[in-house]
Amino acid sequence: MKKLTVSDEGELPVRIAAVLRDAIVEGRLSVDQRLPSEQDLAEQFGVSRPTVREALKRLAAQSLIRTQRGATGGAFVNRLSYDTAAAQLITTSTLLLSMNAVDFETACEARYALERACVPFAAARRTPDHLAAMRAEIARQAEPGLSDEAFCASDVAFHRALVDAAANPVLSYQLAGAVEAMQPLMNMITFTARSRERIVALHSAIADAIEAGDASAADAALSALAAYSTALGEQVRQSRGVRKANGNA
Amino acid sequence: MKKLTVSDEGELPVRIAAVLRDAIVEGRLSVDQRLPSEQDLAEQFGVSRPTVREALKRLAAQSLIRTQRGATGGAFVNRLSYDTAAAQLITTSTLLLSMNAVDFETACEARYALERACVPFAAARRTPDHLAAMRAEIARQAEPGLSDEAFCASDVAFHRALVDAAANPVLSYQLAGAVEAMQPLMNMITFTARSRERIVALHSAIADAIEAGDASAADAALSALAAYSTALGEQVRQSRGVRKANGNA
DNA sequence: AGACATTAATTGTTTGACATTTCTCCCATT
DNA sequence: AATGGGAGAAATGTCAAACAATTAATGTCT
Repeated sequence: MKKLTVSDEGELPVRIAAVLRDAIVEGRLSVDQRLPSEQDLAEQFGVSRPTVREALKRLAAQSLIRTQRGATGGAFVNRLSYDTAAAQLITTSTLLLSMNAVDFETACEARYALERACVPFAAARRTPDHLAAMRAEIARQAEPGLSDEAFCASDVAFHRALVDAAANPVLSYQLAGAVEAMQPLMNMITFTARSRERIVALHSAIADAIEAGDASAADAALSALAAYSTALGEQVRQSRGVRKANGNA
Repeated sequence: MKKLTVSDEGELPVRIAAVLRDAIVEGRLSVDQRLPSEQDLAEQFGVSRPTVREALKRLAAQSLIRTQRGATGGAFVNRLSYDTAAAQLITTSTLLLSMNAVDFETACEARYALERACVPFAAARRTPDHLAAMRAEIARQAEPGLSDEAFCASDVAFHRALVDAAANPVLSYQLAGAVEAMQPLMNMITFTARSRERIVALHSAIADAIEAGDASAADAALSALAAYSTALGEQVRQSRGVRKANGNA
């Protein structure tokens, strides 16, 4: 029984988790490979089973491993899928924006800058499926009785379809965080200043340009949408400022 | 003592962690607020203390909370900083790329597309500090005896400086993942095909254009660097393919 | 008033036990 | 002989109780 040694800083489970994570990242533990049982790990690291369990739970929280009960159960190295990685990215980004008081302008600038980076590829590679997805969301956004929540969700879906049209999974993964995390901020804008016709028109212009393979036209339309969003944000900010100035502060 | 109820799917610590995470995300628990003690949480949820501990460790693994020992200790809601969020994003992105056999071309395309999105802002807003950082890395890359590892690390630092020059923390956060996660892939290229003079020259061209505030020139230089990287990747891929064809299959 | 020991509160860690799940293998029945 | 079911084994999930380590507040002595 080899006794694994860990650095002597910090808490035990953190250090053990770091050892195992490094083993995974550096490829010494490959996908779907089974880790030793909790009992074995406890003996190898010279700690108790709950301590090992905490380390494993840390890894499980990051989707690096999964556990199965039963005779052939245990902890297995997870293949990190784009979906789970994107989901984690979205929650992290959302929290980051909400807890750091990021102003709307900064977030909006970042989002549209990243999205514009996808446009040339989308114009070149879009498939009928992507176009259909974009058109469907545009049609939905034009429905009269649509709730604000549904409109914003459809807005997100439209932009994700645009990003997916670039047919680059790494771009889609990165952009998912930027687009989804901004939904709360965008909701705030859309709920306050109604502006659906204009947005739908710009969305249509983008879809048309993408369908025509005209990257520069799509870029222009997206830039116009960015400018419009920024202006709306500014408008809301000013009205808020006025309200606050008139308020009890 | 109110008894909190959780949904009846999945394992206990996962559900408890979800309840607490929602409370944090939805703002019912604010930054630096102290959570009830493990004992209290155990009673409120009607489970044992180790079960609560596992739930807390899941949250700690995501940097949502931190724990302190001692009399006034406990679990506190963390303010998610850009740095910790970026660190998480980097590890996730690195794993995602390494475990999903993303080809170099796709990753390279995504990286340079995102980076180009930052260039106009960098050209407009760069400060002397940003320029000095970029120049320092270029000088380092031109040192004769520099190891491959150090050269690649400096390459990453240069590109991060370029991104930071855009002066948008959200962009910097997003790009950190894309740039850092690609370092292993880029290392593979640089270690194989030596090409430092060319890279240094392109870096200098980028820095010059950024200093001059010339966004289109910087964009052109960055595009040239992207094309050169892609070509190198293709070259390495072909030599690998030949070697594999000549090898033992 | 200040330095120092005490104490209380809280998390960190261990030990031991039992519950639950799931596969494997053997045996009995058809 | 083939198939079905049940016992057993192995692993994780959960609980209980205790002790160790750490930290801040408190009280006491000089």
